[in-house]
Amino acid sequence: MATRTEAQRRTDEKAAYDAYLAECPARRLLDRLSDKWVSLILTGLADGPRRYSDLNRLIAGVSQKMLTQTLRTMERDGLLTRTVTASVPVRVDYELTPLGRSLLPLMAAIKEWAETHIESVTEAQHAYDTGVPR
Amino acid sequence: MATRTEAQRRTDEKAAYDAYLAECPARRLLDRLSDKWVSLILTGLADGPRRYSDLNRLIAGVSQKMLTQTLRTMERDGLLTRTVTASVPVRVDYELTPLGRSLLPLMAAIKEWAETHIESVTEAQHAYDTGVPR
DNA sequence: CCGCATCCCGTGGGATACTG
DNA sequence: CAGTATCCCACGGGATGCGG
Repeated sequence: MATRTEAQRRTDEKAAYDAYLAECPARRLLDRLSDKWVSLILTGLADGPRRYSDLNRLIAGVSQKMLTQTLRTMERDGLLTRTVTASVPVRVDYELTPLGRSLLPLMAAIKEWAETHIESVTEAQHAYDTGVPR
Repeated sequence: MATRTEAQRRTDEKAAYDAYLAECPARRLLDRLSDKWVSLILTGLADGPRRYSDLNRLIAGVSQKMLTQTLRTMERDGLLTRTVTASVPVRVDYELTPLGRSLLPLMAAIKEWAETHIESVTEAQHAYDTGVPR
């Protein structure tokens, strides 16, 4: 497996994993990436490590349960690392792994798309709600 | 220094709509885009219009309720159009709008990332579950 | 064939209280 | 500070049946 080129390896993987299939591991991964908080956590860690409470403050509206839960899932998926500093009080830092960092620009692009196209979307909604005449 | 640069304009837009704020319309849009089925529907419509039943077959595991519901939300958001052909039996086609089409490459990139990096993720999970020694 | 309406259950996820 | 542990409700979402 070490002798194949990177391009060949990626082609093989694409053929083997199809997110359209319900049972495919890639579909389950896509579902996890589609989580409400993943994009915000990922982009929040763009500029380097952040403490738990720091993330909690940054991402308004997230409960500590969901923040912890999502961070754990992302850690398990290898997207970020969790570092505990045994001081008083305890300090926990989260930092993107190279894997997580490779996903960052994609998620950041989605987040930015939402921020820059929200006005078009709002207009479309209004047209739809007021019974758009054909 | 009279006219704003592109970078400045984007900064302004970012300031106006911030997905980190819970109440911001951009956050709500991002939440909708993070829906489990949006990326699959969007990429499924990449090559042109598709019929409802066609999408239903393509996207394995989606219930007709969720498919219809998600399609309606995306239609309302202006991401796609719904065209009913009054024949027997009825024919309904969905097609991306220019707005939806502008989002397509971003979502396709996420889907592809999932398909090409699933093996790394699976390895990370295994390492995590077996109590990774450091 | 398309998809709306209804029913209903599982669970996602919030609020609160407690620990190291 | 950074969680874990409970409780509990709302709603996501599946199954079924009907209507255009």
